[in-house]
Amino acid sequence: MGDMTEPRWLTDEEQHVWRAYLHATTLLEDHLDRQLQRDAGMPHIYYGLLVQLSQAPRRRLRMTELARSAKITRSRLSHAIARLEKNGWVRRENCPSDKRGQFARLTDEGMEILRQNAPGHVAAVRQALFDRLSPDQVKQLGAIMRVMAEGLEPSDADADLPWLR
Amino acid sequence: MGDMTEPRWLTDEEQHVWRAYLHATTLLEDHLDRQLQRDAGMPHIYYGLLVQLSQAPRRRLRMTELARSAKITRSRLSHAIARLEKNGWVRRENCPSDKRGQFARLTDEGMEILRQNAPGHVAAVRQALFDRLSPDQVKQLGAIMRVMAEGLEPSDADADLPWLR
DNA sequence: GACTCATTCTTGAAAGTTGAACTACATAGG
DNA sequence: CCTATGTAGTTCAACTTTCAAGAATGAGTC
Repeated sequence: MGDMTEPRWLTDEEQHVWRAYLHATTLLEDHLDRQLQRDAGMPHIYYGLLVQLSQAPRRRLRMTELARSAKITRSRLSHAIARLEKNGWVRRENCPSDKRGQFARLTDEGMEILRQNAPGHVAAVRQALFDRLSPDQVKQLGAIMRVMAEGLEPSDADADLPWLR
Repeated sequence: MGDMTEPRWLTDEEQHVWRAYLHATTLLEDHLDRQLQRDAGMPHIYYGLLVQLSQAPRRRLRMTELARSAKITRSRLSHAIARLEKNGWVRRENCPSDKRGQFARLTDEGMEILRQNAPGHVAAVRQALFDRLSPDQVKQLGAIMRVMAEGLEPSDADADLPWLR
């Protein structure tokens, strides 16, 4: 079972790429967080929740569904929605078909906040990313990110591999 | 001054790439956080601090320097070092040449933790990233990340553009 | 139906993060 | 010197995230 062999360290090139990755991704995340905190009064992840809701049918989603698509825990979502509800941007609604369930619904006020901030946010993403990459690089980035996600996606296969959890 | 024109929205392809980016990067960050929290008892960023210290001369760095190279605020670093100090992995030392200054120094215990966890961490990074990408893709990723960082780097030029802050 | 087990969502406390205020020391100009 | 201003690091309060329960409902089995 145990692997006694020397671990395969990263090559020089891999180390450089890894550092560049960490550097760039944290800078971008910080940049977007600050931009949205300043302009919209919420962090990037909260903004993402509103976006998801805005694109859902009837502007609402079940809590679990929203958590899954935003890749956060249900607990974290509960707190986040509570905060957004205080802001008046989201409202909770009971699910008639499952009494345990709750919908989070985007309010008109929430929609308005989104309208006001979408241009600035898109501009920030453009300026940081798409306006700086060549068309080829955009394609490459897409391909690379898809490969990464495949390897990390919580797949159904994991259900058969409980020891990996 | 104000730009009254319609904002340039993202194309379909750009949207897909952006989503893939957010998806993949959050999955990877979560994955590494969990791996290190489980194996080493600290989040990824804290581990990164120990790594930086381990590579510095005399295994120590000034607080500001460490904060800068880890891309976090000095405030956050103060808290983080306080926690790592409690664990016995880092020790604070006064700076003789500047009485305001503090060094954070990696202790032997901290170095040992690093030794124990480096193989597992490298394996996780490999498995998630480098073992899944072609050599070309690794190069492409490096180039893309460097371009991103350039655009976000807090450059000296910003000092002349206070209105951008 | 009653029992068991899974699922949905919430809660509360601990831990972590942020931004601003604050202390202490350093540096430059008169 | 002395004053003004800048820098290093910490601290506080507000906020966010995590982790471990916990309450309520659903679903399968006998």
